[in-house]
Formats: sequence, structure tokens, C-alpha cells
Amino acid sequence: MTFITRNQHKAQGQRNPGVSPKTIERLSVYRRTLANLPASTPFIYSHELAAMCGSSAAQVRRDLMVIGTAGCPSRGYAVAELIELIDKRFAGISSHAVALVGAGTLGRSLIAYLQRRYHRLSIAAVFDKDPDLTSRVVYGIRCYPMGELRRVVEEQSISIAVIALPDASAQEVAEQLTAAGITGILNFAPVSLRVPSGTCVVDIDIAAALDKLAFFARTGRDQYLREVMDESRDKHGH
Amino acid sequence: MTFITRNQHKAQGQRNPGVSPKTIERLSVYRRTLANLPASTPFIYSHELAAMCGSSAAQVRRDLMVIGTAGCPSRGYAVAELIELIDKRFAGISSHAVALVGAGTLGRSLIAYLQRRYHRLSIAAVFDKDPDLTSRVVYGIRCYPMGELRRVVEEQSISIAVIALPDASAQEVAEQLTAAGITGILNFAPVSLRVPSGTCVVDIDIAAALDKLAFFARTGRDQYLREVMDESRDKHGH
DNA sequence: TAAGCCATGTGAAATGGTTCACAGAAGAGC
DNA sequence: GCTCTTCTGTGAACCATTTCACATGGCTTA
Ligand SMILES: NC(=O)c1ccc[n+]([C@@H]2O[C@H](COP(=O)([O-])OP(=O)(O)OC[C@H]3O[C@@H](n4cnc5c(N)ncnc54)[C@H](O)[C@@H]3O)[C@@H](O)[C@H]2O)c1
Ligand SMILES: NC(=O)c1ccc[n+]([C@@H]2O[C@H](COP(=O)([O-])OP(=O)(O)OC[C@H]3O[C@@H](n4cnc5c(N)ncnc54)[C@H](O)[C@@H]3O)[C@@H](O)[C@H]2O)c1
Repeated sequence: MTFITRNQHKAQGQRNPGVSPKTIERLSVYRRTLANLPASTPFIYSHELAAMCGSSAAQVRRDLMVIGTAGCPSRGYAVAELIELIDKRFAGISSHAVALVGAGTLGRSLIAYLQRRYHRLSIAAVFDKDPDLTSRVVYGIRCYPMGELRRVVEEQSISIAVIALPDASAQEVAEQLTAAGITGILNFAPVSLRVPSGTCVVDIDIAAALDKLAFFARTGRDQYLREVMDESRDKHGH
Repeated sequence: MTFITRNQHKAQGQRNPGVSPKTIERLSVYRRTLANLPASTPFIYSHELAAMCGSSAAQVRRDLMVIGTAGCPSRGYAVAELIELIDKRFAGISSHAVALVGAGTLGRSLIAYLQRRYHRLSIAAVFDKDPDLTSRVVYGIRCYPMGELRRVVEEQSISIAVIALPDASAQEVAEQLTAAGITGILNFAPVSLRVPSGTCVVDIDIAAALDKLAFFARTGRDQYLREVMDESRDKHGH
């Protein structure tokens, strides 16, 4: 959930010609959904995957084009092969080690979550300035003082960091991170980070998400009417 | 951070003719940014606000059109007036009380966050099935057993809920919520919720956000342009 | 009062993303 | 083997969002 949208997203380099962020996000969801499938489902149709992911069949097929699809009519896609192809598309290049900065309420919650449920990337190190936390082990991960950031990031070839800091510290720490070689930041602080070219920021703004929800999820029955009216025009293919 | 994108978002009713979700999200960010401005800044230019929010001047002006702008050349926008206009656009919508379901690791973190830093909407009640948690007060908010959901939601006119539950329980609880009258759900579980028409779901998918980051934040210096991606897509019911 | 400057508000163009619609391929039934 | 059905892969149409570009008008300076 983010919002920042500077005027980038240009060339995206030669490396990934025109793969849209939306597609990448959905591929991540497809990957997770496929991995949770029981072994009794070796094949899947685009419309089935779409239903499971809240997407549309055409959208799924279009997304799968970027991984070089090999679906077969009258059978669909081979689940195992699909997972492999998605992984290949995501593979390589950046290291899989992630740094987390800020072991407060949110930070600890994220450690618990990512350690437990997520396997492509994992938190390799936690940093905090609070001496009560540093040099301890938080949810099984070593928490370092900020002074060690550069060293640990370099030693472990970390290129991605998560910011879970008080708003006022976020910009300052973002600068330390990029100076240490971080090229991707997942930012939970509701501030707009200014980072050098070449660094990628993804913001997760929970307050803005709630506002959006409040705006669109109006109460009352005229809402209901609206949806019903929409459905007359809503084909919802397959 | 989400992904789901059924074919809704049509007319959006007569009430909000064609206000895009992106615009609403950015208005929320503008609102917060303006509110944090020192009193010594009574006026602001679109390009200044854009810089603070990581947007562009044209984007800001375009967004502000939906609130009926009253900027003045050579002075910019009156900050107080802008906040008031944004509030008016958001106002009258749904009740400002939010229910949180699931007082686990993430749930408690969210309570702390929303109580402390966010003022437009606030958590009015927490629900959990764990008897150790219910009937207690968590971070200053009463935690009810699930059986009281319908009663409390009705009594307090709650229309928005946050789901912070184990993945396996999310769908089942989403159904209880809509049955109780909830029309908007902020969903942190990485599952695609199926909800009746008229219910709006906003997903926050942290794993997908990290994958997206890993994909675009490749290491190396051939990436010249900063990449910023966005956002959440919302889904109304089927 | 006039001239220069600069920012707003907004059509219009550009870009990005989704859906449509159909050709072609593969299995099922006969 | 032929036909029927149903799905994939994809150009093209469609829709949404962003950016451009400029007419307009307020403020300042002289
Ligand atoms: N708690 C949530 O659920 C939640 C949700 C959304 C967004 N956020 C945002 O996430 C951020 C963190 O929230 P939180 O609730 O975890 O805050 P917190 O105060 O609980 O934790 C912040 C941590 O950062 C550490 N810290 C502070 N300054 C630092 C610095 N300069 N360098 C290194 N470490 C430093 C502190 O020691 C503390 O451990 C905030 O910006 C908040 O707005 C939080
Ligand atoms: N922890 C995080 O930072 C984080 C981040 C992103 C997403 N998530 C997702 O958020 C969800 C919750 O994560 P968590 O770490 O807080 O889990 P958790 O296990 O710590 O908490 C879950 C809570 O839900 C309650 N619960 C379980 N089933 C219930 C039911 N049927 N009705 C009512 N309450 C019920 C449990 O008693 C528990 O208190 C998960 O889907 C997780 O994938 C968590």
C-alpha cells in the first residue's frame, strides 16, 4: 500500500523490459496460492487461479505471459512448472537477506511474521538504537546497534531493508541505509523518504489505507443499490 | 498492498462521480502532511506539497480538483482551508468507529499504532476468540469474545473492521463481519476474501510488497532511476 | 497603471493497465 | 478420423491515471 509516485518507472532498464509492478505483485500472490495447493491438484486453469486470487482469468493469462507460459488447453497449467517459472522470473540478482531497522512494536511483529510464514526472503539482521535491545536476540534474530549497520550489511550482502522506526528517524536512517549499500526499502513510516537515484522505496501506509476504505465503504443501503446496479453491467467472465 | 482487482469501481454512484482510489489515498497523505505543518506556514504551493509527499505538482493540483480547490496564484493554497476541504470530502461517510478482529502480535501492534497516531478513525472495539484475551483491556481498548461481535457492532454503529487473524480463520470471520453489518474490511491476512456485493476490501500484503521490492531493487548500479511502486487496489464484492 | 513573474485550474495528450474477443490447439466422444 | 468443446495466448480495444501545456489571473515592483 503505497502512494508515492514520482515520475520514474521509466526505462526500468533493459533488464526487465516493461514488467509492471502490478504484475509482479500478482505473480507473488499466484506463487503463494499455487504453493498452498494440495498435491492432488497438479493442474490448474487460469479461471481457477483467478478465483482463488480475486483476479480475472484474462488478467492471470496476461500476467503469466511475462514468465513465458506453457499452459495447455484442456488441462490448464502444470502447478509445479508454474511455480518454477515464477521463481525463475524472481530469481537472481538481489540477495535474499533483509535487514530490519527498528525493533519496536511493529518491528517485532514483523520479525515474528516473516520468520514464521515467508520463505523467499528472510530477515538476516535487526538494528535498533536502544541499548536495551541491542546485542540481544529478538525472536531468534540478532539485534545489532546502529553502529554495526554498515559492517553487517556488507558482510551479509544485504540489499533490502525494512524501516519500522519512529517517523522522525525514518529519513535519517534511510540515508544511513543507502550509504551502507541498501538499494530497496520497505517503509512503514508515514513519511516520504528522499533517497538517491537507484534506490527503490515501497511504502506501506496503513492510515491512508484506512482512509481509503472509509471513503469507499460507505454505510447504508444506497451503497447496496449501487452495487446491484453495477452488476447489471458486470459480466464477470468465467 | 494489494492486488485484487475485480471489475468494479464503476460509476461509484452519483455521490462520488469518478473519484479514483489513488486520488483518495493521496488526499489522505496530503491531509496528514498539511496537519503536520508548523503554524508559520499558512500557505503552500502545489509543488511544495508535492515535494513533501513524493508526488508531482500537476498531480497535486489534479487531485485537489476533486475537493473543489480554491488556490490562489502567487500565494498557493491556504493550509487550513485545504485541510477543511479535504475533511469535508471525507466527511459524513461512515461512522468513525473501527473494529479490530484478532488481538495477536499484529493486532496489538495495530492498536498501539492507531491509538497513538491516527485521529480520523479510531478502534472502538477489539474481538478475539482466545479466552485469555477477552474481557480484558488491551492497550486501553476492551477486548470482546466473538459472540458479542454482532451486538457491539450494531450498538456502536461500526461499519469498518480490520482483520488480523490467522490465514485459516480470515474467510470465516469475514463472513461473520459482513453478517453483522460491516461494509469495509482492511485485511492483513494473505488470502483473498470473498465477500458479498457492497462490501469493500482493502488488502495489505506485506509478503507481496517485499517480493515486489526484491524484484525491482536489484543490486548493482545499472539501475539509475528510483523505482516507486504503488499501491493497493480495492475490491468491492463480487 | 502597466509590466513581469509565477502558480493555478484544466483541456488534451500520453502513458499504463485491464478486458475483450478470437485464432489455434488439445483432449473427449463417437 | 472427425467433430465438439473448452481452454490458452495475444492483438486490439478499452478504460484509468498521469503528465503536458497553456490560458488565466493575482501579486509585486516600479
Ligand atoms: N505499530 C504499528 O502497527 C504500525 C503500523 C503502521 C505504521 N507504523 C509506523 O511504523 C513506525 C514504527 O512504529 P512502532 O509502533 O514500531 O514504534 P516503536 O516506538 O514501538 O518502535 C520504534 C523502534 O525504533 C527504535 N529507534 C528509534 N529511533 C531510532 C534510530 N534513530 N535508529 C535506530 N532505531 C531507532 C526505537 O528504539 C524502537 O525500538 C512508525 O513510523 C509508525 O508510524 C506502525
Ligand atoms: N505479525 C505481522 O506483522 C503480520 C504482518 C503481515 C501479515 N500478517 C498476517 O496477519 C494475520 C495475523 O498475524 P499475527 O502475527 O497477529 O497472528 P497471531 O497468531 O499472533 O494472532 C492471531 C490472533 O487471532 C485470534 N484468532 C484466531 N482465530 C480466531 C477466530 N476464528 N476468531 C477470532 N479470533 C481468532 C488468536 O486468538 C490470536 O490472538 C495473519 O494472517 C498474518 O499472516 C501478520
